[in-house]
Amino acid sequence: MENAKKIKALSDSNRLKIIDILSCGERCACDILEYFNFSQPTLSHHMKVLIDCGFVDCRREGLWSYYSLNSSNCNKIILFIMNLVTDTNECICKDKSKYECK
Amino acid sequence: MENAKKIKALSDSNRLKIIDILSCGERCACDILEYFNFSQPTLSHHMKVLIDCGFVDCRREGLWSYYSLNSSNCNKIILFIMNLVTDTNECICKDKSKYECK
DNA sequence: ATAATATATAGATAGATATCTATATACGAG
DNA sequence: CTCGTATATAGATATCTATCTATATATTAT
Repeated sequence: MENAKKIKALSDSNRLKIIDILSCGERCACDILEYFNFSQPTLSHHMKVLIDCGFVDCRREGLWSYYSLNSSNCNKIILFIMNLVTDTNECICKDKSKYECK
Repeated sequence: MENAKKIKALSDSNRLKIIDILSCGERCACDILEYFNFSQPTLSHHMKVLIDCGFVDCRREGLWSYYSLNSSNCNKIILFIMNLVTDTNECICKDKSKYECK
């Protein structure tokens, strides 16, 4: 998935809060829901967004869905942004075929 | 401004490309525009979003607007995300008044 | 002053998304 | 098997946003 789309998953304050909660360890949906005022389907939607981006893993156990952070994938997007704001050889302006760097 | 809103500014692939370009140094609007297929007002819109979030600074010189990365503010949002995905004492679940951490 | 040029603003529109209610699915208990 | 419960999906809607065209603003050159 495109990095911009992954970052979009982080651009919602409720999802940031979910990540904050999961940073301390695995939680089931009903636990997470207690922190919020929105409905259960809305939480389900947000979890799906985070899972699709790879930031969160899900483990089903009976009736319960347990969610946990995928730290490796979280680190990857951080690394992507760090690289982006840094003057590196991978920068688009270093590609002379696209542009003559002034 | 809310961190989620700042991250939203980074959730557009065109704006990521602009940041990539600026990571190598200051550029004027017409230079940046050459990398894209969209119109000049659209670039102006994207620059405004990046400036409002503090990621980009603008310097006017005659007819030209020169844009540059504000590395400090870029680093701050990276630090915010790093902190978010890390199990720290600032985590919401450590606040016993809001929730009993199980 | 007038014309040309770089950038910004205004207003419109199509597509995306966060939320809701209603319903479906899947599992455990009795 | 049936009921209750946890979660997911479907469909609707209001809001947001990326883009466009048209126009305004601001500066330089003649």
